[in-house]
Order: sequence, then structure tokens, then C-alpha cells
Amino acid sequence: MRFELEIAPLDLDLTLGCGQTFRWRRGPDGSWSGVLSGDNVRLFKRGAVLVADATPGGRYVESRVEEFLRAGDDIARIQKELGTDRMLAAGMARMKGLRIVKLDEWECLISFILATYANIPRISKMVESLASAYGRRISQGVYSFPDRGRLAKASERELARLGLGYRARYVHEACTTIDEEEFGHLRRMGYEDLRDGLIELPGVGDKVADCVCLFGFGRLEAFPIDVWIERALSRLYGRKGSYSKLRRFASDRFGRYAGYAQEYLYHNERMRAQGQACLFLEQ
DNA sequence: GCCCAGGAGTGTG
DNA sequence: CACACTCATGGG
Repeated sequence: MRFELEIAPLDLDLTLGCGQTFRWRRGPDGSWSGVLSGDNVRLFKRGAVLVADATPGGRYVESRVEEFLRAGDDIARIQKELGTDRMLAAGMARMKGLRIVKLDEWECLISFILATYANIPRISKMVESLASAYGRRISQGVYSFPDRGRLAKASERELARLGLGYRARYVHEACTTIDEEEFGHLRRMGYEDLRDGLIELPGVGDKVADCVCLFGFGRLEAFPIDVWIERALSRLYGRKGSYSKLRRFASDRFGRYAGYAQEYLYHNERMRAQGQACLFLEQ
């Protein structure tokens, strides 16, 4: 099945290659492949048009892609609001195609629990291991991310053997603590309450909670602060301190679209570390 | 082989 | 509230 969508602006390399997702892979032809709620999907651009190839028989794939890439986000408006920040205004325009993604809440929660104290290649490997071990086979070598019920059947020891290390306990705990009813409850909460609720889970602290709020629950005001954002805030804004202090600064400065500001800063800082073009410069 | 990772939990000052 | 220490492994 093939669809054509108009989601603009959109840069697939920027959006899918900057650490928001752990299971999307770039093919040699530049197309990106991943799984959206049980269906294999391949995305590529043909001019300004986004083309999506999906598993035959997949239902509502078109709207799932739109949800995943947050087609409703008005990037021009978001950048206009963030543009009142002179630091962002300088380089943001060159990242118009970088969109926040909307992941499945459950997959997002587990993925970022795994992300603690691990590098991105390893995180990808752990998430992939869970999928191939407990997910449903979609096609050759491609598996869906296991739902809570399926993952709950795995013992902590089994999970540890998959290479999760001490994170195995947290994943196992999350499976037994959260259910669909709880997820429904969380979806209705405001950002602060949602955040507090997530932090109650073992293995979920400030940063993971904000990642799940932003990428899983679509709360654009969330501003996850990892080591890269810490460096960016220190280097560009001269701000240092505790998580709560930096979070308050970001909230005051970037407001309801702080999540987008975070992605711009994050991407910029990583590019800078790789010695590539740096768009935001210290004053 | 060595170093350290999109942090979190726990204990201490 | 701020810091220090540990955590289990495997990419780079």
C-alpha cells in the first residue's frame, strides 16, 4: 500500500536521526523504515511530497503517519513564537524540517527507561532485542514492540540476559505497575501531574519523565534536560544548576513550545560535538 | 583493554 | 538542596 502525504516542512534525516526514535532505520536509498502500531512502514520524500509504503492490509496507516510526524504542528507558528529568543532565532530557520515525533506511550516509556546511562547505539540495540524476543513478527527480521501484557511475561532474569543490565528490574516493575486503565488516566492529566505520575515509576526520574511527556504523550511544553542540553544551556545561556532550576528557566524562556526549543538545542549541540556546522553560537 | 554512556537511586553533609 | 557514589554492560 502506498500513500502520499503533505506534511511540511519535513526533513526525515533530521527528524528520525536525532535520537527521538530508536527503531527507525535509514536505508541506503535514503528512505526510513520503522514500525507504526504493528505495521511496517517505509517513508521517503519525492520532492515536497512524503511517500509512505506500508504493510499490505494495514489500516489507517495514513492517519498513523500523520500522528507520528505530528502533521498538525504549525512549524512556522512555533518558530515565530520561539523566535523571540535571539539565540534560537539565529539558527532555527535552518532546522524547519525537524519535527517532534509522537511515539506510542508504552514503547516510549520503556525505551527511555532503557536510555539511562547508555549510549544511543546501545539503546537501539536493547529496544530491538525486546522487540525481536517478545514482539510479534511482522516480516523478515521486523517485529512489533511488545505490548505490556506480553512483556510482563518475561522474568527479570530473562530481561537482564537480553543485555538490559540493572534496567531489567525497572522494565519488569513498569510492566506490573502500569496497565491500560492507568495509561488512559495519564493521558487526561496536565503536564505537571503527568510528569509527577511518571516519576513514581521506578527507573523514571526527571529526565526520563520529560522525554516520555514530550515524545510519548505529546506535551510540547516538556523540556528534557540531558547532558547535551545541560552543555547547551551552560554554553549559550550561562545557566547551570539543578534539574528543577534549569527546567524553570526553560519553561519561562521557551514556554508552551519548549519541547521544540529542546530539539533545536539538542541537535545543534550534537552537531557541534561532531565538528559539524554549529548554528547557535555563544554570545 | 579502556572509557564512558540521552540517568536514577540511595545515602550523607 | 547539593553533592558523591554506585549501578551492569557493551559500543566506540
